[in-house]
Amino acid sequence: MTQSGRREPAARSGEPPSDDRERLIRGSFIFRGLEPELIARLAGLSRIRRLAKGAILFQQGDEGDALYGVIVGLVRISVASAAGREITLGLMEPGDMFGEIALLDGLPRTAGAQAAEDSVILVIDRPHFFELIEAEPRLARHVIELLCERLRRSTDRFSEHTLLRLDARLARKLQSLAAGHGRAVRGGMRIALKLSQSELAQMLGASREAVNKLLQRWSRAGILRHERGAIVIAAPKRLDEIAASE
Amino acid sequence: MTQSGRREPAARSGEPPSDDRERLIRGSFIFRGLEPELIARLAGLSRIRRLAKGAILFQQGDEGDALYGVIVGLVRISVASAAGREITLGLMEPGDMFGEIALLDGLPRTAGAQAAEDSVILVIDRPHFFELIEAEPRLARHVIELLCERLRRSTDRFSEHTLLRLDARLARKLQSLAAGHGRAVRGGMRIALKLSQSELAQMLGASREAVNKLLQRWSRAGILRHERGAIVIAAPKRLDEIAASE
DNA sequence: GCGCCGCTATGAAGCACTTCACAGAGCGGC
DNA sequence: GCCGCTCTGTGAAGTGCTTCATAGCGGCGC
Repeated sequence: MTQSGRREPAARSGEPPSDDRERLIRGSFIFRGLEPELIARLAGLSRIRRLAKGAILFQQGDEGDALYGVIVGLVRISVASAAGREITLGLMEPGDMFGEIALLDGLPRTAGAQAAEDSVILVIDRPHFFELIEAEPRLARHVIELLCERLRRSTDRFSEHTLLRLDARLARKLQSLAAGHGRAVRGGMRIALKLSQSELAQMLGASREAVNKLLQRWSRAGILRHERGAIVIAAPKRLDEIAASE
Repeated sequence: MTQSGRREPAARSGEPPSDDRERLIRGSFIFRGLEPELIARLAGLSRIRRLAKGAILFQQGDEGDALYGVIVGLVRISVASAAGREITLGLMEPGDMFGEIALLDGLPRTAGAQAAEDSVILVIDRPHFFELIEAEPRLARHVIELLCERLRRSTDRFSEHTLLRLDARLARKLQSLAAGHGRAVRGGMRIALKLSQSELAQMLGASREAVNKLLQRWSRAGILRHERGAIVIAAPKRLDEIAASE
């Protein structure tokens, strides 16, 4: 995930970066541990798509005819209401696979996917995937595990969202960001925020203003410190309390 | 589902109703279409549990070591906050299987299960289930489909809950109740409500009072009519409008 | 029939958030 | 360096719901 060559574009011109493909497939949860020759075969069957920031990969309601993986970049998974209100369900980073539900059950996509940065995406088309799943029973087991994990996340998100107030949800989000992307510095845990406040708000299903006011209040209370493009959690204990409150 | 002998207790005394077990297993989504001898074997490996109304089958956080199915009765799946606020995720009826997530991934249960009526429950213990899944690759496919369906429902529920106001959610709930348990009568679609208003509210993640006030308002507006233990949808079109509103 | 209990009905007050409106801050382009 | 972005900060008003309080209704036990 924090690979060396992450910063530069995956391939200078049009040639397919087939080692990238293999590396992604080999490292991705769903295909991990499969025989090398199967991986190579899959890599051969897969396609590459490049998306400029903001480009839409698929939309809610589309037909789900492929499985995707992020090689480079960031993809936002989100649902939207008829009136355009949108909430983001997750951000997919290099190494993550997504789009499995509609792929597996053949029904319309439950969410949309959009490039949050310029991205390089691996595409495995439906027939190829099923071909493989027939050939490799162990894969089914992996798929089941992936789905369980997704289902767990989904249920957790739902109960958090319906049972907790915004302050607790935001506190938890900061904690999980710290766990995933944080670095211990003196005076606390530093989170390099790639996220704007409005993106954060969208992940929490709240308005930008509400998130801003909480962050500001916590700053004044000494729980957080703002740095350029980053937030430092200065008093994790107090954040714990907020996260645990109703 | 509307089986003949549904009203009387599944078995007079202690003898295991093994035909009931086989029927449930054969008819349940997850095991449908499997060879009869496999079904019989599974039925032999399964256990029966009887639960009085209100009895708890498992709680959020418990170890998930079994898969369950409802033979007779009704089981409520719900999540609760630390402060005791509770919201119900689903009601399991005869023929439904549940408890698969924790069974499959071995992590703590994401939700709790409680008998909403006196119930007879089929229990398939973890080792037996995995034994079977090894022996019958087709079963894995069914499990994948079941998980996809659950994941879809879960995502849908989440977006409904975060994007829609209570009136739209209630309207949709009434529509889906009508679709599942409704009967066309003159003057509209009649739903025989086994649910009290507070149970309804719990399914929508709202307060009893708020649900009551909406139902009342819609009654006055001629959209609904209240009958004893039932609700009649008199103006489905207007309910559609509410369901589609933000 | 009386009393009790759970369900329904409804108003009043409060609260957590949203929406709107606006101001400043930082930054990249030319 | 100034213009035009997008992002941040903040107050005021509004709203959709919750919580609390109170009352009536209906059925069931004895």
